[in-house]
Amino acid sequence: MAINWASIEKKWQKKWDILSLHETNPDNTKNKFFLTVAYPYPNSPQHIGHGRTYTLTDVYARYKRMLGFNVLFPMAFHYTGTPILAMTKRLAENDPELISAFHDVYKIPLSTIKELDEPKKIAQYFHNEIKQGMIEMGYSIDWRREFTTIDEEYSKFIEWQFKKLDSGGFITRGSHPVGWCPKDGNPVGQHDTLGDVEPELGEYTVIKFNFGDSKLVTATLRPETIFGVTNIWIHPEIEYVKISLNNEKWIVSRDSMFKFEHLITDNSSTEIIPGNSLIGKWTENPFTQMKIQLLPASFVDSKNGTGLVMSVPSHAPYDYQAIVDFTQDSNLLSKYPDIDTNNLVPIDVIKTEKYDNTPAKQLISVRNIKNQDDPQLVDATKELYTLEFNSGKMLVIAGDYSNLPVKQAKEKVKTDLIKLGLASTLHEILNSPVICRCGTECIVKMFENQWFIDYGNLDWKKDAHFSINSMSLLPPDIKVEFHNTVDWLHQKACARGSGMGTVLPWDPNWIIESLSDSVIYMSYYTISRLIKENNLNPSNLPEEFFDYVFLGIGTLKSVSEQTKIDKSLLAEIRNEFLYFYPLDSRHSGRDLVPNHLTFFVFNHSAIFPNNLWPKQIVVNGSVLMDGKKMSKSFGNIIPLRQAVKTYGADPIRLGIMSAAELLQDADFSLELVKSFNERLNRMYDLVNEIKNTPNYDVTQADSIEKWLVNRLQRTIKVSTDSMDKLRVRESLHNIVYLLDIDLQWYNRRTTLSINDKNSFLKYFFETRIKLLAPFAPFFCEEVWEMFGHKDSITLQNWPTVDETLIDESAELSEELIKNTIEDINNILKVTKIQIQRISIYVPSSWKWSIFLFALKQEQLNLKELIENSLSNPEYSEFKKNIPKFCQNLFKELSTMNSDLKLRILRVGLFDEIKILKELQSFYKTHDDIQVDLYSEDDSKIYDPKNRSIHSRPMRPAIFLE
RNA sequence: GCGGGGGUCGCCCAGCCCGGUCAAAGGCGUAGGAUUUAGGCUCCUAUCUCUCAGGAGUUCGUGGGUUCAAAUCCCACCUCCCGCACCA
Repeated sequence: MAINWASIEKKWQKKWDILSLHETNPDNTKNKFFLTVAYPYPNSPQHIGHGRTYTLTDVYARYKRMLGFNVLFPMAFHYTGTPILAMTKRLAENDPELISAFHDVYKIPLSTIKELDEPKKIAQYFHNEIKQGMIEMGYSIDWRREFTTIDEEYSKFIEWQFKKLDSGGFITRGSHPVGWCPKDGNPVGQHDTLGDVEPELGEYTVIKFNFGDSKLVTATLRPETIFGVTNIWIHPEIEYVKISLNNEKWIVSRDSMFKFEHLITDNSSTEIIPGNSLIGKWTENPFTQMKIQLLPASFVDSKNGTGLVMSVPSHAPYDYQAIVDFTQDSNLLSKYPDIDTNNLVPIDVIKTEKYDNTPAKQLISVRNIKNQDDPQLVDATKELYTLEFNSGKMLVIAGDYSNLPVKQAKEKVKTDLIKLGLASTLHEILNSPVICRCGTECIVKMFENQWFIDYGNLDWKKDAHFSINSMSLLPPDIKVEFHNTVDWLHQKACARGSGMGTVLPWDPNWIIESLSDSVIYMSYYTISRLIKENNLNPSNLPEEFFDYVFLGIGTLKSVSEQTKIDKSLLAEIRNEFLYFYPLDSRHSGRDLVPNHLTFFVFNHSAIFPNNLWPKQIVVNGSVLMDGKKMSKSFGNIIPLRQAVKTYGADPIRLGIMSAAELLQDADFSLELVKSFNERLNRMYDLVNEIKNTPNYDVTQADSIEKWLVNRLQRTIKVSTDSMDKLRVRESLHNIVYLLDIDLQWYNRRTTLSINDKNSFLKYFFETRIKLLAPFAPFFCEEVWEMFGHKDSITLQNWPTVDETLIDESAELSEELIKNTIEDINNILKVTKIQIQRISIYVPSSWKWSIFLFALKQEQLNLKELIENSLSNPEYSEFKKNIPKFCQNLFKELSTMNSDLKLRILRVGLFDEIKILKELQSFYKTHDDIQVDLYSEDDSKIYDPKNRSIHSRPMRPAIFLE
């Protein structure tokens, strides 16, 4: 009968709850194990992908619990941030895309959606949803410690954190460019834009060309090419403006004027100039003083840069093509008779190995570009830019900069131009237009007086490196990524103008941003229970409280007075923190390595003494759905709760855990979940059959039972080793698949009566179920109970290897039998004969003697082996067989695994006939085939084809008829 | 560009650190058989090529190298994926 997952899940959720099995308090008689996983941001329900990290953490928690640790696994919810704000707005505006996601994908009733009109309500809705999902998945969480990051008490904690960072000198202030929505007045990230476009910021160098009383202002990404300027491009059909700023008058396109608005000093003097009227006029290169003219070009984009372009035909395909277009157009030439085309010869500035001169020209001819409106010019420009940037060198014409690599020359020319007052910088969105979700086009804004956490601090980096080196990282390969991250991290903006969260304690205009208020909260779990249970409120939680509890600063008496918290309670809080901290294991997906997890290391080293720094970080890969990335647009998101309803929590847990090793992306498939469901069902049926049998005395195990007990011991050993490294896939593989294969073999081989067999299987499954318990807790609890146990399997000890049960000869015997069957099958395959009779010949004792002797040799020498054996008087009557045997033996041993060699040596000579006798019943019952066994030197041997001579130890000779 | 990770027998995925039990585990798929009224489930067998007795040959992105021996070590190359933030 199929397992009713829903009822089993309900039943055990309730039992765990009643027994408070997952609620953990300090207990000095036990070693503690404190592990946490990155708390969720509640802006959507959980899907299978989220399930991986949480399930892994829960599996680990359950494993550690069975090892006897006092395990604390808490959970909280991260309300801090802006995406929920944006969602609220979109809902208010009835954004059809979002409504559809809420209704069709998340299955939220429309009436409920209507009520979600505040950020906090959305967060609470999904918070609840996610929490329910976690309970349904069987996560063994101590919910008493739950909190959200906008709880007032938590905010006091974050205030304390920031004061600590500030007093430690880790907070700085400065300016930096950000993508910005002028309407919302907020920085924009990828999730704030239409189509989830990440704004790419680039820095233009704005070069000023003297033009009467004003400056023509061009924007370029390649200031180093200033030596090659031959002209300036103007779009004849757009409007330019003359604006006043900082004692200068700039000429820029009207469409780009807004970029300089904050610099404009005198609005009244803004003057409009038609592009056409500028063409043909003269200016000069401010750096080289070369006289150049203003030419018309249609590729000039009034919105890009300043709407004026300095023309470097040698290195810019657009410029080269525009010159060709102009000089070949007689209409234009006659329209602008003042333009001197002799002035437009390309000037090479940069050399590369690929091109000797005028690379732009060559690229254009290769690509067969016909005019300046050809879209291929974009690629050509990019190609040349990348090539010259990475491998170009400045030519002699660049004067002081000649021979410099372009990378360096670019920076140097730029800073020199700025120093000389000939240029300034302009930040711009390169992949424009980027549109904010509100519909406004985003711009770049210099964010002034931003607060930063200074991860660039070198002393701090040193501590972070040290911390990483002294902790355990799973898998170990991830360590290098942490060190790299520590190295390149620099100042990180830590506050924003809007969003939910904690107000920056010394500057109420700012709200602490989400990657900064989530770095030491693991410590808060240790005290949140007592804060909640004793109704402590923010007024009880001044700085002194946290100083005392976390750092031991102050005396119980003084702090108790300051906080109005009873001394004994205060001591209890301090004690609980000290009991659970440091954190034993931190879990998250690998996407958080370059940010959250590294920040977490940094902040611990800044705030806590080093005996309280984290001891381990575990990182797992993400989840693919049938090979594809999960995303709303692919429509392949499976909400976790829905999946639990359909397939059951345990099959899903097994499916996620067995799909891939820790760091690999897991390819999740419902097929896999279904197949686990079937396996568990089969096991369930079997347990039903065997549950009432008497206990089996394992010390009496014989033959194949002994072998299976061996296999079980082996499985305990490997799966324990794997669990310690959190190689859960490997662990499950052994517990589920490989053990199943052994079980199938056992079923074919056992000769026990059905009752005895069932009793043996009961013994076997009681252990196996324990191994499976961390992965499939509901199922294992149920089965454990079916076996008649009154207590929860959660409280059982993880199985350990019992050396007394290991019998290597049983293992070898089975190997001999399997090898022999395999050989027989091989022969059958090749000869395709129908057999009625099998004759098997085991080697005579002299072969065993030589075999064992050879095994003992560290360096086996064939010649010596043969000579040695020939000279041994005991073997004299077999002389003619010795060389051939030794040759084969030598070949076999040279590739034999050393473990197997040792095992054979430990067991020594054994009775092959006795073991192979089992084949008689094996073939009799299955195929009604007669099996005869002979020793090679048996006097009554039946051996018409003289096969017996080929027999070797562990490799009997065979004759089939 | 910088940093990280991959490319294994139809598919997924182990093995690689520490070279030899590797024609390479396991799952899925496929084929045949057993069971079944039938189907499903389950069990057995097969699943690179050749093979006249348990054998041989060619394979682990490509090309070199080291070694008695390479999927595994070294070098070069091709190719795919991810991160590079102020955002969860």
